Order: sequence, then C-alpha cells, then structure tokens
Amino acid sequence: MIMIRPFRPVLDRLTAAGLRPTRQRLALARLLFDSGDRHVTAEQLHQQAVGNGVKVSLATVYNTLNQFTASGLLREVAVDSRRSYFDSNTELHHHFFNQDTEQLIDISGDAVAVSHLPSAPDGTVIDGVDVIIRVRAS
Amino acid sequence: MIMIRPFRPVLDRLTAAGLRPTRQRLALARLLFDSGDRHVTAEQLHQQAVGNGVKVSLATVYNTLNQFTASGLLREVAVDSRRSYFDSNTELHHHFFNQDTEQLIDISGDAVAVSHLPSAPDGTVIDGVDVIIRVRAS
DNA sequence: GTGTTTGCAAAGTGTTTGCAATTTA
DNA sequence: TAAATTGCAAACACTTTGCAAACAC
Repeated sequence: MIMIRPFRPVLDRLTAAGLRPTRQRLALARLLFDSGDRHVTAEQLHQQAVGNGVKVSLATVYNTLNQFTASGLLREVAVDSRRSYFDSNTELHHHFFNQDTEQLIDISGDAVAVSHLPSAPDGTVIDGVDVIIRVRAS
Repeated sequence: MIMIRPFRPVLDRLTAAGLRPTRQRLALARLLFDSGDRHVTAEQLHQQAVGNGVKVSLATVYNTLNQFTASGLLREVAVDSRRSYFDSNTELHHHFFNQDTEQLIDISGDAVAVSHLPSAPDGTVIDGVDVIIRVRAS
C-alpha cells in the first residue's frame, strides 16, 4: 500500500503551528519534511544543515526540534538513554532499532498488532503505545 | 496466577555472574532483588542505599548497575532520554510508564501479544521487543 | 601478596538557558 | 518598533573514568 501523505509546504506547516518561518526553521523543516520520513538526532541534523550551507547553531537546532515536537510536527522516540531521536513521521507506527548502526526504521502502524492491551492503572489513561524491535547484525 | 521466581541468595547470584561479592555489591543486590521487581535509576538506588546506612558512592552504584546489566542480572529500560532505568525483572515482559510520576510498572509478558511481527531487515536478527505503554493521570 | 574494587574528583556527553544582538511582522 | 528568535558561552543533568587507597581471595 502506498501512503500519500497530504503535501504541505513547510512554510504553511510552520505558520499553522504558530511558529515564525525564520530562515533557520525553514531550512531545518525542509531537511526534515521534504524527503520522506526521517529519524534524526540534534547533532545529525545540525551536521546536515551545516553541510548544506545553512548557518544555524546547534542550540537553535535543539530548540527547533523541541518546538516542532511540542507543535506536533515531530515525534520523539525513546530508544536510547543517551540521546533523543526525532521522527518526522507523526502517524501511528512503530520502529526497528538497529543496535549496531543506531538507526531507526519505521514499521507501519498496521504491520504490528498489539492485542490484549491491559487497561491502564487506576487513575491513568493511555497516552500512546511504543513498540521498539531491537535488531542487530546477524 | 502467582509467580514463584526461583529463589537465589544474592551472594550466589553475584558469584555465578563472576562478580566478587563485595560489601557494596551485596548491599545493592539485596535492595534490588530481595523485594520483588524493582525499577530504579542510579540516583534512586544510591539514595535508598545511603538512607539504609550503606556506605557506597554514586560512581559505584553506576558501575554496579552496569555490571549487573552486563551479567544479565538486570535489564535496562529505555523510556526517557534523560536517565537510565534498570529493571530487576529480567523475564520477558513489558511496561507502563507513567509520564507524570516517571514510574514504571510491569506488564507480564503474556498480558500483551504483539502479533504480525514483521521480519527483521535484511542482515539483522531480532534481539528483543519492547512495548511501552505511556500513561498519564486521567 | 596480587589482582580487583572502591571513592573521589575530574572529565565527558548530550541538552538547556541567559542574554545581547539580530531578525521578523 | 515591538516582540520573537538567534548564537554564543556558560550552566546543567546524567554518566564515565583515572588513579590512589582499600579490599577480597
């Protein structure tokens, strides 16, 4: 099945999220959203931006990733207690995590079924279900 | 169903794992294994040890948690990119993570069924499947 | 006694923050 | 021009490490 994600120019996304489309945010948004689903750390995105001639500081990359996540443009994936990974795919889905290369690979939401979900502890509601399949070189 | 875990004195566990049963390791092992399943951060375990009159440094707690994990006595759970959680239950199971209290709660392995597991990417094998159900106060 | 482990303080890694300068609307 | 954003450097939280003293066998 081919998923067509509603195309949305990055500028629209930013303004819709209430974020001023500054030069840095536009450049980072293009890197994140204009080439399919991506999984990046702040350091990786910063390197890529700088490599593409975008002048942006690492601090701004961190702030931008956090703002994008808070606005729902990105999703944070907890796989490693050392660093944060940000996922440009915000739809329901899961991940393979290659422990050798430290790379994430999407698993579409309906490729995995989590059944018999126990009910949340008293006084709590379910906020999300993360499935991470850890793999390593065979 | 009541699960009886094969009882094993902490001293035996340590020597079986090839770790010298030092005063610090014995004390930490007792805190970790003598009262059911536990989920702790290094800081929490250190505080508890000190609170119980055990003289041990935070650095040793970190080293010990890592050694125990490497020996299979503990399992590390990645839920938060800030700190590491260690789980004294090494059997196959999953977790609720309360995002308000930052506490983990076990979900027994057979309470959740992950079906249709996609096969691992070429050249890799599955090493483990983590299911984390994030909850928050309702 | 010999090799292992500990504790301390220092260093390391990833991330956030204060604030003046710059940019956006 | 007023408010938001940036970049830098400093601060921060968590974790690891080097090394001398203490300990286990």
